[in-house]
Amino acid sequence: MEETTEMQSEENKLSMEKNKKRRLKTPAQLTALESFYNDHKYPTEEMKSELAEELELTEKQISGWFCHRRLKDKKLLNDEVGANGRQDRSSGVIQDRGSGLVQDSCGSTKHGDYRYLDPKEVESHGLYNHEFSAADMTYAQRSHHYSENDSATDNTSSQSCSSLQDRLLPQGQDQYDMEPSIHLMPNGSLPPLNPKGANNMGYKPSGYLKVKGEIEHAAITAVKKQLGNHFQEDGPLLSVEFDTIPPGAFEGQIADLANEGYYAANPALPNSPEVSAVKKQSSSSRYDSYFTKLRSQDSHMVGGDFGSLHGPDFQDKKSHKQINQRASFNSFTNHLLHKNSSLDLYVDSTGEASAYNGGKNHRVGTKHGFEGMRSDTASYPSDHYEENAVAVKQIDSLLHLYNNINLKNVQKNEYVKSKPSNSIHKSQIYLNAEEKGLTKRMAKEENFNGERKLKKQYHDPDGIGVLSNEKMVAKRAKVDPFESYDVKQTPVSDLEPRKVQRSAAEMPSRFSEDETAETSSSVD
DNA sequence: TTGTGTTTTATTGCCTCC
DNA sequence: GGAGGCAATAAAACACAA
Repeated sequence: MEETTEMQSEENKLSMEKNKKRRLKTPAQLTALESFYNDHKYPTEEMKSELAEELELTEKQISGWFCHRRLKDKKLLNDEVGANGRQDRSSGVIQDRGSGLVQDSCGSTKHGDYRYLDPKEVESHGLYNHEFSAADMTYAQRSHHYSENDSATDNTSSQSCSSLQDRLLPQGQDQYDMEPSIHLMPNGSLPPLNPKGANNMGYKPSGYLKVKGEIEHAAITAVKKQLGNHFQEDGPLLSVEFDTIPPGAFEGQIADLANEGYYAANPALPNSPEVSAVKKQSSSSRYDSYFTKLRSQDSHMVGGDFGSLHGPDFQDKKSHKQINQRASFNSFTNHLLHKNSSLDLYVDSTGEASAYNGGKNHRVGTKHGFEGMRSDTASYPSDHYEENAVAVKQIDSLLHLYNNINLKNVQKNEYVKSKPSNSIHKSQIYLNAEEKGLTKRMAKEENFNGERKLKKQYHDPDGIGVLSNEKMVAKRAKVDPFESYDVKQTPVSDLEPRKVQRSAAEMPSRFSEDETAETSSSVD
């Protein structure tokens, strides 16, 4: 069976080279590529080779894909920057995006345009030590924007607010670290910009980060003005009314759900119970589970030899962290594979990490769990599928609440107890990348499998742009090409049915879209 | 069903860096 | 000079409205 598939894929490859006609990547291939792209926009030759082998593509195709993917990013970025640049000029307030703070990921910036984020500075300030690569930060930033667009059911005005917050977050910091500075002080003034999180992370923003922080003042002020009386500091966001929740209604569940969400989203969390449980046992590649997952996702991949990445060389290069990540990923995926509802996920997670979880990453966690769940339930009967959707929405709501309640407490502990992991960021990153990366075609194929019609909404990447020196990232990767290989949750499309796809050009910046009419007057 | 627009893939040429 | 990357371009695949 596998032999047959392998032969077919070989034939496929050959015919592909013979036949100049372009062939679409399979969903699994795209998924893998997207996920890989999230981690490595500039994969090394070795990585490409491995990818090519695993995805049954040629290295040329891999290279080409990455190249085009970068171009795509850049194009989308430029579109947005253009749109926002106009808006920014009109508002005269938010200038960070078109003022040079935002750079693309490709050629135009590779010759010294990264003026606002000196890699050396980043490194010297411990970002690398905290396992945030410049690329990670970039994508994390951008990914906020992806997710911002993904929910058409959400109220747009609140998104407008949050998206702006997201965009203005200093690089390398979680939005929840910045929450104190995002929230207005009781007197309506802006709180100090230096959040606890930054202190706890052991570095202070400087250079680009510093600039971003300064910009944030004006930006938030502007937003506040623009929002006017729609903004309720501690209440429902922006004209959205929520039913009040009975006191203590979800007291028990909330914590669990928060944990669950977090661990679902951050399988690599050092404090994760799953990690500690399996910490020592894994010695195989994180790719193992990753591609294994893919294998089940796409019949094209069934015959793939994913074990080829498990060679000694590869293994030798793995860090303990990676092993942990992989192990927890296995746990995560295994967990998912046996659950029909995310409500079952990690409900037994307790302890310090739960605090970390609940406050810091719950949203991401929830969404990530969402994604992961969908990944595994895509082929389930649709009733399960919808059950999951409802369940996850409930979780998300609960986690929202939980976060609001516990944010401050969490922030006191999170970085002290658990060093922020790259994978935490990547969880965010990946989530949105898969939203972005999955095409309608992929959704279609998923629909076929899941007997459910889904439409994908193309998520416009944020114009936040690449602030990192990609070449540096790539070179760093070259030194240890597999060092940052990261197991991802199997990329999947969104659980909720998507709206009609919109092109990047059609995707306006929330900020520009919402405030176009009022901005000038409010600022004036 | 068809036409149109968008997205994705492939190719080529040029540029920069080592 | 070679390798890697970007930009431009073409064309296939796809989505969607009429």
